[in-house]
Amino acid sequence: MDIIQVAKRANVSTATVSRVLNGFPGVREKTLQRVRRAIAETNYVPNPNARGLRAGRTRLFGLIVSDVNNPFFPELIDAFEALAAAQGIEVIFTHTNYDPKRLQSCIRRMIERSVDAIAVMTSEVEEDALQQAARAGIPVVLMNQRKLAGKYPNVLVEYTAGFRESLEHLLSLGHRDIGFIEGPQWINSARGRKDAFIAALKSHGMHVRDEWIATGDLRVEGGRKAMDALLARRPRPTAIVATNDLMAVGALQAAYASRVRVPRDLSLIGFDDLPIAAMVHPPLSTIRHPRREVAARAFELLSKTVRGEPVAEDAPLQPHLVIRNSTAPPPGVKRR
Amino acid sequence: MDIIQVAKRANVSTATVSRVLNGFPGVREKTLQRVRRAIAETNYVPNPNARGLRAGRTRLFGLIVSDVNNPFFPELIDAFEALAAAQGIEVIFTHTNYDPKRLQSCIRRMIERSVDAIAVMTSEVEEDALQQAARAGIPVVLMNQRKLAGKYPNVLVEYTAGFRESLEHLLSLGHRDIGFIEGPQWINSARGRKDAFIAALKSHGMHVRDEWIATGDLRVEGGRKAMDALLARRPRPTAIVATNDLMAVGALQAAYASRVRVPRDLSLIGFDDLPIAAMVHPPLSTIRHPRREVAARAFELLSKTVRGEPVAEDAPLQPHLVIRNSTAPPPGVKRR
DNA sequence: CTGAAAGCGCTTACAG
DNA sequence: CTGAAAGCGCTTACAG
Repeated sequence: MDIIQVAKRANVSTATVSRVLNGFPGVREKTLQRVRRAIAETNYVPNPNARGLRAGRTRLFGLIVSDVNNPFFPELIDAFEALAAAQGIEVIFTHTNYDPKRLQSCIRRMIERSVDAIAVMTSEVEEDALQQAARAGIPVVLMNQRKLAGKYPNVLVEYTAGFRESLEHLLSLGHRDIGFIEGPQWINSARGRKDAFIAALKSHGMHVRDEWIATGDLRVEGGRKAMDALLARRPRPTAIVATNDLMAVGALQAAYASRVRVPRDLSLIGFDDLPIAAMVHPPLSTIRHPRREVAARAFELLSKTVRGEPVAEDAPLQPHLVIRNSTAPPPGVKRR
Repeated sequence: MDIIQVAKRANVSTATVSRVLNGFPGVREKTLQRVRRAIAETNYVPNPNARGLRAGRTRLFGLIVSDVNNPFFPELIDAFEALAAAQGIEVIFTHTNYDPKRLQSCIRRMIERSVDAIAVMTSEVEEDALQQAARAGIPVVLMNQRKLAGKYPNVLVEYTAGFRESLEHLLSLGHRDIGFIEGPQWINSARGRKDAFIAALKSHGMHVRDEWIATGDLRVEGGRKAMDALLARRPRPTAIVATNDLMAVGALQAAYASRVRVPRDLSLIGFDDLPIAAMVHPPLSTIRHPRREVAARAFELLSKTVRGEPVAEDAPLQPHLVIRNSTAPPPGVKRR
């Protein structure tokens, strides 16, 4: 009965207090003042349950990621959460642990909580799961799901730009023999990244040597094994680009274990720019994934949709190369 | 009006449906069946806002941490969230970014959402902020806040055990000259860890050489600088224990830059067992902070309190040493 | 063991 | 520009 107290104190009806609370136009300045004062004096805070029940909006957004423990996501979560907080929106978040089936139950939980909107920032998405949300009339935004681009709003990241920059950096250092550590090709993002790398290579008229491509599981361990495989090849590449930083870190360890010095004997470039990329030795040159921008766009899009504003399709985001110390001219080539 | 549909379908009143929903005893088996079937057939999901509004309970818990970007927290968040999900409880979480003032507004936001309980898992806590929650009648649990131990329930971690294990490990390798990289002493957890280290040293009849203690900011950069300082000392310690893994990682980089080989020339032990500890080279021996257990205890305690069950004070959790490859006998001592 | 009904605290047509 | 009142979808004494 709290809005009633405020109304009494301000000598208005609860309707008027509600109008002030929600910033509706058409309240006389004097009344406005009075109500505001009453709100302040009583330290009044609207009950979100009552609001949600009545208005159908909860000011609650859902955020679904693949894995909190993957250092890729904290920044994304952080950025999304900060934006929401600034608008008085709370975020509940869950993760699928890379299991597309869990997406289904994550979304169900969010629907049960009647969130206003859901950001599905996982690397893999099953369309079935999204349909629940669609049926419940809850707007959804995805990250980099090209095959669903027509059906659901999507924040796209264009990998090609990043790989092109890496490649040009390596070429300018004098590298010609470039290997690649790919991720499992049934994973969308891994396939997309490999395609982008190969496209970059082709655009420089270079061809891809199959024996200079190794596959890893996208984790440190996989990078280590892939690097071991690559180091066993003869001839060897003089530079290696990895699909993600976690595997680049593993590759670094494998190189160290084989007494191959990075960058003196071998150059190495990662992808993502995880915090760890700057912490290993040597600090890793890597392609920065614009995940804060992804979060910002996702939030913007959802919050516009919820308010009924029109949303325009944005141009894809461009990742860029961050040069640190894991790249150098190939052995035998003088630094110019 | 949805519970009404279910009630109609089952030929009972909404009160009975509600009883079934909430698992209240005293519903005839036959009625129970009918209601359950009606719920299943209609795919009925109770509206959490209506529930919360009426019952005062929201099945929403708050979780406050210092910093999502600090790799210490994701596992804690993950564990807390999983436990909550298993009980149909949702979690909203925020972080203070180490600013005790932000704790105030974090807690306010949670109160506005009328969460049922709040876990304040930050390294620093200001009592003022907690009082809001107390006034609102919302149970709170803290992590390792010894000075507030009497007033608020607290999940304690006993640092001493971990440091004693490190020390004994180093002694058994033959080290006698042991340095320490401390954190800023105005930070509770940093002071607690240093005290614990010194206590462990004393319990072995060893004394503390002031010139073998350096201070860092708890981040990688701080560890790097502290290590540089320590490496300049003559005589030098043969082993160094760092207050946390992030600084240990920095120390490792500084050692590398000075061509001091770890562990051959110098042994190094961290604290926390962050994922990164296993990723650097050499993989870091470190004291594992039982953060999943902390989350589990915090959740247990809150959920019991909310249900009105009595809570017993648990014995402090014990961290343990994880031996990897950053420790070896001091130079000149043969491995036995 | 079950039902009728009040009421949780808001928002929102509707009326003036 | 403002108010009276219905109603969002539940839960919970109270009564039987």
